[in-house]
Amino acid sequence: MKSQSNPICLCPLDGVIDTIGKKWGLLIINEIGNHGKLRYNELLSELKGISPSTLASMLKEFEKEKLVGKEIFREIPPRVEYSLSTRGKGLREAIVPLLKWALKKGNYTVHCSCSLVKR
Amino acid sequence: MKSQSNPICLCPLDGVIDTIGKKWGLLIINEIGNHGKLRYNELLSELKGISPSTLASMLKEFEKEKLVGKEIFREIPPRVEYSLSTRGKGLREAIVPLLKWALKKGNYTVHCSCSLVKR
DNA sequence: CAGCATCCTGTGCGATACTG
DNA sequence: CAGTATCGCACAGGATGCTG
Repeated sequence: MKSQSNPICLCPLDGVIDTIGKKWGLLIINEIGNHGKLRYNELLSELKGISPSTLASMLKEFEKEKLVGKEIFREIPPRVEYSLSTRGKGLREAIVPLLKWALKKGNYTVHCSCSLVKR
Repeated sequence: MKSQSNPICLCPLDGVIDTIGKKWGLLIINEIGNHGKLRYNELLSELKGISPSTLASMLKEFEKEKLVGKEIFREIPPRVEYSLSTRGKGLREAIVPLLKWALKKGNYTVHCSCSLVKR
């Protein structure tokens, strides 16, 4: 059979690439996913190197895309918690195969120093 | 325990994002994969909108990353065929879950006008 | 604390023309 | 045909300072 060249259409990824293709896209999604809930400044320090403006604009975009949810506590000082929507969690799961692929250089499998991919 | 927030490490994607995150990255990989082999100008017309310089630089990068192979026929006029390496094919397969995810907006599944994702 | 406003730089990428 | 060379622009994203 022709498992070789099975046609795949990428148009579903249309707007998605613009979102997750960005430098910090997946990093943010994954960081929130790893923690369940995260506050703005926690993200800022966890993702070493990102600037506040960049983080803010990414979060806003993710909210619009319904990838992350935002819970605002009207306190002093103010508290805001970000978490993944169901859709966001789905995205995070969907990239696992990509990670597994990335770990396979040549015919051997590299091991990451971090805790790593599940399974 | 909780399948909910299983820690995932993204560092395997380190250099990968720079490659596949670009506007035409996955499109090129997938187009070659769909056809098996493709020539430069075929790619150029198939991927409507890409400029020659962009395509050339992407292909060069993919060769360096060992994602695509290049076969040169010393003829007149010259002929060059690009094809996916094993690693390139692996990448193409690895994004299928991402596509399936992208097709699910809310709780219903959208249908793409193109032939679409396999099974 | 959680962000926006502003400025500035790098560069991805398109358009076009030219070469082997 | 298969690219390269050159130009130019739009935009991601870093740095910093300010506000509710």
